[in-house]
Amino acid sequence: MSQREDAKAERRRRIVAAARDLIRETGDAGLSMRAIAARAHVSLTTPYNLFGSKRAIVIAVLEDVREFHDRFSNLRHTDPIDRIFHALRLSLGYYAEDPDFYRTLWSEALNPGGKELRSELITPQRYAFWWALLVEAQRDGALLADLDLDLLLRSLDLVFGATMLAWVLGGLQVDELEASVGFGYALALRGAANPDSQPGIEKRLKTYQRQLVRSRKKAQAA
Amino acid sequence: MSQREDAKAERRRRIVAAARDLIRETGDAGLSMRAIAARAHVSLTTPYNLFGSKRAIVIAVLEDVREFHDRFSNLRHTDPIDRIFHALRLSLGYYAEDPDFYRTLWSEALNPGGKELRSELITPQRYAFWWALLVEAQRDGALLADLDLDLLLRSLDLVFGATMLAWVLGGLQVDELEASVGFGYALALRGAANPDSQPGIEKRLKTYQRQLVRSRKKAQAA
DNA sequence: CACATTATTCATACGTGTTATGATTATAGG
DNA sequence: CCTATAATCATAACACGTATGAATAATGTG
Repeated sequence: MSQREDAKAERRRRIVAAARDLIRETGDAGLSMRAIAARAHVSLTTPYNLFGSKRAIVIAVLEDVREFHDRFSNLRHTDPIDRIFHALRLSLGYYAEDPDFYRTLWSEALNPGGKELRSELITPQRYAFWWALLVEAQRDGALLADLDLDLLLRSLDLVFGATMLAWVLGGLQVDELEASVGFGYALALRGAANPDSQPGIEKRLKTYQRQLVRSRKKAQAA
Repeated sequence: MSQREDAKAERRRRIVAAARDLIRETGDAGLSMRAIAARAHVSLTTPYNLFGSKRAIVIAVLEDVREFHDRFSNLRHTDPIDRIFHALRLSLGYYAEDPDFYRTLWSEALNPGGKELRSELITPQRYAFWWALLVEAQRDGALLADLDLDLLLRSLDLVFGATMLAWVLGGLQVDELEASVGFGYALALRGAANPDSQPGIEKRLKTYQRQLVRSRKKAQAA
């Protein structure tokens, strides 16, 4: 790699790190392009040259932390359906540990303000991981045979993204996140499942429902 | 109503109309608070007094046009499930006729930039309409008896909102909107349905799947 | 090594949503 | 009719994301 590309990669790294740290320290309040640029010791224009927009930077941060805890990919579970919900639980566990950080991240990532017109919220690796799970489930006969798994996966992603959006817009608490996404996943997966596999998913559905109803009652009391 | 409140309501009306017309004529490019205020013949500060934020104005516009075509609420169908998909079709038909208008609307409405932290994307009337449909479906035995309809409705709304977001972010074409939301609805409803009602929903699922696969192939060819 | 090219950074400016500040107007109550 | 008051007004300011052209650094070639 040339010296130029090297320096560029270094700047990129510094910018992502600066954004990550700023979110960690000050929340979304202190996350301005000027602050990011100053912290990364680059000019205000440089992040635009290297990333294109603020949203792209935030998405890079999101990918950065994701890579970190995508290790659960090699978890071994007998049932692929079980693995889906297990992965969900692990993933959202990080959110519960550091809600301010992730809420800011998603808030900026879902910001439709710009003109770029690309989501890029799902990487090829993540796609491959989930797709493999669905393929396995379908081969096991758990899912409808003639269902397009690409569309099913897209639907699950929609549920996930929508829940993040609801969280960001204030319609959801952190402790409701897992149950909310889980309920949506269970609904969709039961809808995609063959009769034999439905009871197990239905059980999860009811579990998440209990959690959500409980936290809703608690919210009404307050 | 006092004369003062009357004048206030008038200004409110003018502001919403100004925003609506500006979106219609210039898209999101010309939709600035200064332009809205000028067009409504009010000061820049007045919209903030009456609505609080730009997003609130846009949501008011969204409600305004919704009221206009909420007449399908009194459509009579035998099957409540059928009515759900029929309402969906009618609703998204308007979007297909005027995509730029609605895309701008949703783009601004989903903008999480502000600090307000309230979604307000669903009004009591809309909620009541959909809830009545679901109650009827459950009483007919179509849906699982012990399923919380509030949560199901919330899930359907998440699918809808997420699809709008995907549209806004550029991951979806206008002509894919109905099939995309429909696929998600069918998945969730089949997941919420009793065995007897599942075949009918499954048929819809496959229909939407065919549409989506077709338009995806067409997109790949280009 | 020196030079011309080109990629990258820089300082600056623009338009945005939003808020603050007094002045000004129109309404409500006596 | 007159005063108190609530609303709007014009204006300026703030911080933000982004666009632009000038300045600067690294690169490949003679």
